[in-house]
Amino acid sequence: MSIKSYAEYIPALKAVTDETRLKIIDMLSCGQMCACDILDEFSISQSTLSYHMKILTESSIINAVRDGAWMRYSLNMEKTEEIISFITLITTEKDDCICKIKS
Amino acid sequence: MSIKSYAEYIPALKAVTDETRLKIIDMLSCGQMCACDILDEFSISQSTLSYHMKILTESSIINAVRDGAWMRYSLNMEKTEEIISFITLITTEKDDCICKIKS
DNA sequence: GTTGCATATTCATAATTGTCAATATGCAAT
DNA sequence: ATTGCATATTGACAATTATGAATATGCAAC
Repeated sequence: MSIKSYAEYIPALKAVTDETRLKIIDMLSCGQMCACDILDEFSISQSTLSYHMKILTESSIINAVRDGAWMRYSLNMEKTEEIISFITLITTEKDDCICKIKS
Repeated sequence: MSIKSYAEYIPALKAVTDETRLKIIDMLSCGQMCACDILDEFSISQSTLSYHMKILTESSIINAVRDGAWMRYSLNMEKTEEIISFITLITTEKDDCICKIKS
């Protein structure tokens, strides 16, 4: 398998380059949480948290479902596994490796 | 095992949020290359490549050794494995998970 | 020591990112 | 329909990032 496109992984990779978002991902690794409970763990403003949740949901790393007034956030394991597979792939020697293809 | 610090992984994670750098990592997955050979694969300026190589080496994702006038770049597998382990860890349920610890 | 090539650094600039205050929207209970 | 709480959006701003041109440095051959 070769890489079709590096670009498609950029949003998800960018999503994990912020300390707050990494902690949020870690917090969601055991199950779902609502925004207000996540906010309790940080000393950031509500709008800042909302911004981070948007980055995480738009990159499909976390799922968001509305439950009345609350939002319930959970990890999208398929996506996180996809990121891990991608990093594993590009850092591993491959039969059809990009470095073996004459350009 | 719990996370000591999310921050220490940020530089390496930021290093993989650029299409050019992802391709460079992929190119190095089969072995070492010098900057000029890497540059041949892109249509970017030499200074821009040098900037990207600096991001990659300073985050320890790639190793750089001088060989006469050339620089020989290679993947630091320990570091890439560390990144993969970290992402795996934060996205996996743990006994001492951050979400189970009352703050 | 000068020339030529490989790579790094500096500088300026445009684009992107993270943050908060203020405001808006969505929903449920009354 | 109003009030209250949960969350999202907007606007402004500071900080960071990616880029190339120009310049500097390192190294080897002559």
